[in-house]
Amino acid sequence: MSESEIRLRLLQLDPDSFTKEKAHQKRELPDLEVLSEKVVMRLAPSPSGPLHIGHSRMAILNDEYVKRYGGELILRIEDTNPRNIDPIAYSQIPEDLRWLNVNVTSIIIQSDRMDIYYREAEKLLSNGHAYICSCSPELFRKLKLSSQACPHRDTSVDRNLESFENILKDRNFARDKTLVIKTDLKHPNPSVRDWIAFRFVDYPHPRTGSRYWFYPTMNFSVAIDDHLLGLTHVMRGKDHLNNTEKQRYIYRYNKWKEPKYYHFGLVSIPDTILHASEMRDGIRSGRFSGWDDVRLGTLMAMKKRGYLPETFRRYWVESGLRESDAEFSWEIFDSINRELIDRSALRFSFVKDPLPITFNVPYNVESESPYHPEVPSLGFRRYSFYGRTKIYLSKEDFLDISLRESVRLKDFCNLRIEGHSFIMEKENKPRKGIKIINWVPENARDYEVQFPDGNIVKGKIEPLAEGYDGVSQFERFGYVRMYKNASVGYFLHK
RNA sequence: GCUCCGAUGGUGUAGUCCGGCCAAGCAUUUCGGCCUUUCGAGCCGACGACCCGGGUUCAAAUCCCGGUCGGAGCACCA
Repeated sequence: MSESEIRLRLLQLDPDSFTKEKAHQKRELPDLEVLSEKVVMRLAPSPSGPLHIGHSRMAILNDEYVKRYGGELILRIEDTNPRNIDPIAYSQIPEDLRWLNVNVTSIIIQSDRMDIYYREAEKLLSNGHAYICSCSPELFRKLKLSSQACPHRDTSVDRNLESFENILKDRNFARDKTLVIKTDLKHPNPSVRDWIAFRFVDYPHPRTGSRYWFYPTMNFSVAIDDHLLGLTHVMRGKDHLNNTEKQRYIYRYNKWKEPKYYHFGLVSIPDTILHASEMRDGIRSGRFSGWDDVRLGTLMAMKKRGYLPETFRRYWVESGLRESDAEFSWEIFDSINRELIDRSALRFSFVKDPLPITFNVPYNVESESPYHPEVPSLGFRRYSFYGRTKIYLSKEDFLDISLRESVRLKDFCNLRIEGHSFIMEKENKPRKGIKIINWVPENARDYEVQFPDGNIVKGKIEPLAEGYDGVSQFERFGYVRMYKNASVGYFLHK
């Protein structure tokens, strides 16, 4: 029995057995090593701006696991560097996560927790695991690179505690001070040797103003919070590999139980603007219209273009947790989105760079195109013609038809070219093999499509598209997110 | 340079831990064909990969050694 025979046979037995879910044989993430009943995981973005595609990965991966095992997903906003904060992030990040259907169970903001960090720092000082240093950055780095102790490394516990107290009391005293975690001066990786846990920052914080001036570095606050919040699993990019090693010292000194760490490979996202600083500068200078400018890689922009949150989820789940680096594939991402969006995308005719043509329609003809070829219940776009008729074709099609004997205006009629004029053919059926092109009627309205690369395509769209709000498929053009009563739409993908 | 990761078709991945069922699966892209009044969807088919060299073994994508290539980190950023 051949395969097709088998298939046929099965189909007779169980018609549902093949209907299916084409591909998505559910690619699943591997199981975690579950240390306890419930998991506690976290998302730890820095509030330098709204979330972008890159962030969506860690958000979704963590979310997937919390959904699988049950537990908590903490959003921890890491704002311990006042110089690198855009206040919009405090409200936009939770908003972006909601849109992604990431189920955050609690929100923590590190700038609320300064006293906790100070308390933990004091503990480490008391135990001799840290010291206050006043070396210049240059000197400190130099000593470190040559595995030498800085002169402050052996300061007594009491003196360290006293300095620390003064640092917190006296802004000026703090100015040249850092708090350093003792590790191993012989550690093969210089960055892991005695690392800086607090530094002086003389810059107003959007939330706490000038109340603090001695801020923990990421490695310190992360280690403290990961423990205090009870994290069971930490999942992040492998650019944090070294940080994990540094943070482990804090765990070790406090005899805390470590979470399970996972580091996935880096994904480079081509043709996309993702750096907060570049986006912010561009917005400020007027080059971009805002954080949701479709040229940017923010979730806000992608939402505006018509991407679905489900697309992100499927894409990242499919990518998995591999440690090897990879390149983000817009091709695959778009194909997932296309599949999800197609059913609900109404079809419209749009002609780019429109050129008018006129011809005579000798008897009444009504063109009739489905709003969606697979959902006939949505009805048809109908236009009637009789007599002298003017329509628009795209410049591209217009040039192309001069090479042909005749063309088919989609769902309307066949046109024959004779000399410089167009004649509607008597026989109004699509001939096999005939080139089918799009057109819009004379009263089509002007419409622009903005592409993510910044290009703007001008054209005309059929009148029945008026008022549509959602993703449309412009026939033979691509998917476009239209907004009600707007004369500009955003190109989604082919 | 030092430290740490990684390496499966154009792209994204499965398989690698516990060697044989892998002459390597899936998706996407590309190219054919069918269907269709869209260059969309659907269906059928084709092209296309285990980084290199040694070793262990009856047997290696899978284990070991060496090399090559790629990435990350080496900040008082996160």
